[in-house]
Amino acid sequence: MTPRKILVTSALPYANGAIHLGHLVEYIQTDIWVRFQKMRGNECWYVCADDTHGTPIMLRAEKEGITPEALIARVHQEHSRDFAGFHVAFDNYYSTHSDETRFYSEDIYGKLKAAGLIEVRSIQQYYDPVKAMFLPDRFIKGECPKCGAKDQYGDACESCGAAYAPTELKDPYSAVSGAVPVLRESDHYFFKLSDPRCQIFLREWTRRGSLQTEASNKLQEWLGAADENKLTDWDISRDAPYFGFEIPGAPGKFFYVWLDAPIGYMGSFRNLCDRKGMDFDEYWKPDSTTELYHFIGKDILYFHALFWPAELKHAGYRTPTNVFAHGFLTVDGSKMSKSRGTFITAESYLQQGLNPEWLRYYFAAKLNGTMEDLDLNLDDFTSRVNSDLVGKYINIASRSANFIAKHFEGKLLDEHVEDRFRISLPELMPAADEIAGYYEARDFGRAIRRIMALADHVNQYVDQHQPWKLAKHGGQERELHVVCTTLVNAFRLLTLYLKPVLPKLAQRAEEFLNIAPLHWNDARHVLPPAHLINGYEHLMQRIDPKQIAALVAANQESLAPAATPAAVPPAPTFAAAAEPHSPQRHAQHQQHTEDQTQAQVSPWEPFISIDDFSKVDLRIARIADAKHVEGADKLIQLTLELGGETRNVFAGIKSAYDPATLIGRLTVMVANLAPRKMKFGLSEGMVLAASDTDGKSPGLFLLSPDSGAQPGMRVK
RNA sequence: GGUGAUGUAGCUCAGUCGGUUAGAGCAUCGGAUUCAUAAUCCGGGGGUCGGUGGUUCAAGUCCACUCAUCACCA
Repeated sequence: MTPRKILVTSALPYANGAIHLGHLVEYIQTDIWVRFQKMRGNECWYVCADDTHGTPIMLRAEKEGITPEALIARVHQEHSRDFAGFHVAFDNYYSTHSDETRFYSEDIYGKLKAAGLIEVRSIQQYYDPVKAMFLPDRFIKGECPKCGAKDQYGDACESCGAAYAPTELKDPYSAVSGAVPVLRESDHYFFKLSDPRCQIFLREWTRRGSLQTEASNKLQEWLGAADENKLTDWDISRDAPYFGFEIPGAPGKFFYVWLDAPIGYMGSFRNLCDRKGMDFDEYWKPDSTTELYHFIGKDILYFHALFWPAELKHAGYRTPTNVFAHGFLTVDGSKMSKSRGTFITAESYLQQGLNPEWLRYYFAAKLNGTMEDLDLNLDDFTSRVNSDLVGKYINIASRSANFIAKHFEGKLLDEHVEDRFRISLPELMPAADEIAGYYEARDFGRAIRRIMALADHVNQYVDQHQPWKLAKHGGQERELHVVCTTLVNAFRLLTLYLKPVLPKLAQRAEEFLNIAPLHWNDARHVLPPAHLINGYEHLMQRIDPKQIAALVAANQESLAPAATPAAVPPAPTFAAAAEPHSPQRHAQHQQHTEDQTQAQVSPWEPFISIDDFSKVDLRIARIADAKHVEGADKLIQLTLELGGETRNVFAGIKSAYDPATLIGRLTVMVANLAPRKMKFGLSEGMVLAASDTDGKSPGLFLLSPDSGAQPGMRVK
């Protein structure tokens, strides 16, 4: 079989933030697939780059007092470090801010223009008169036109979920300068996706049958029925000031970051070709017989499966063979959360001393090639790694190596053992093709399950043959040698099957086994007679649950700001607005987090134990008397009867209740709140009432028990 | 709101074309074992397959409705 020629990409991380565990799902998934292809003997190239352009980078650099170039150089170094730390082995990790990417951006733009697929239109847009720049939607804030929530972004309300145009916001202000934005006209350049040529092409391209079915469904939704034209033209230009590539023949106009981001795949590959003397065109010409795959998050499917193939097609390049979309990462069933400490950066994971291959294994065990979200369950993570990797797989080496060393001076049996091996462990060698099929289909979870079932068989074999007994009684040396040789061969095969997932562990295992780097075809044979292995050193530590706790603690954003009195008026602070959501979604934003908005902590109080809760003595109380308090704006004085005992309580409920209506009704009070001396007298407790702490919906609502409750009863 | 998905054991997940008594790993319980960094082996318990209704000789699987969760709506 002639080797396939394959070019693979992962989405470009935005050069504006740290790599976190959500990003790593994609890079680890891609890396496993690429390593598998290379082990198979295919020519496979894996390229990626930092996505470096756009307003957020420009503003962030400005805020830090450095040039955008300096910012992206620093982030490039950080990202490279993080990827290397997780053994993500790019053949080239480049930057979109490069001559190559500029060349192909201009080239594609020029060809689309020549094909009549670029149109200039004047559009109205908010302009910041202080900062002298047009504002992306996400840099305009104001009051939601639907629900009236304050400080919402220009495209959607986080409070009620409404989507709208920035011009619909009430009392808009610039998140950059705070100024009131004004509407201005400007010429923008559009890629005519609505052109029939794009329609026809995309309908055909999205129905080739190779796309994931969920992705294909989604795309049909976007394309609409055959007789409707749902695709609209795409605005690919932005006005100066902008950090990016200026559009040829259009001074002051720049390519929108999303135009040059996927072109960065080509730029990075071009850079690789020039360094290695490879033929770029072989991979990118329209009739190329090579394969091209993009691994992406499901949120950017639109860009990669519609805009991108349409651009390539009409600029005279090949289109992707396939686009592989994956889901998002959740941690313990929820979106990653800074307040819960589950927004975990790659850097902190490594700094806490956790083994990157633990995570690679866990992700592999749960990836299945669909767009479903993947949950990192921290308890499951610990037990899965410990029992599968250490207990089942590593243990096989550990429980056989000592015998080989002690009894046979590190030498395997001096005979051909393949036939015997196939009889003893009949599934181990033939499983290679099946497992390869799962890897190829990106169904890594299935591959892992199969491999672990094989490891179970090997452990059963050990128990059946009990080498420790053979070692004890003299005269059974040969049988011991056979058993241990079988085990070492089994360990070698399991290592081979796991190698795409665990490259560093496999490398150490290869050193232990004293063999050349394993390729997939090596599964067709066993080790030669009398092969000499090295002494065994433990290959992987177990996860200590304390390490997980420390990792979460290290990523837990301090809750201290929550203690700041709410009395500070929530006036717009523009420092806070300097880092809003990025205005476009590329890999940098493939993961929505629950609480990524600045300084916003979880709306819930931290967990307490049942013991903590039982300290609160809640009782049913009858309001025996209620009267206005002379000189108090908010208070009502209540006399509460608790079955035998009465309490005097001042409650801040005057705005909602007339004292006369309260007399006689039952409510719930905190009976063991320390008495507090107030201006009007001693308050000996507190009644419970519901209200919207955000003040969005008015009202105050006293609690009442169901009928039958008696004063003095405990509430718990 | 529209669209696409998801929901199976305490946890994480398989379950192919509708077909035997719904499976695995982890956890748990009982037993065995001691070579292995407490790892391993054998066995047990544990399920209203989110809910309701339908089609069928037969439904986790197909259909309708419904609830919950997630994503997308450029």
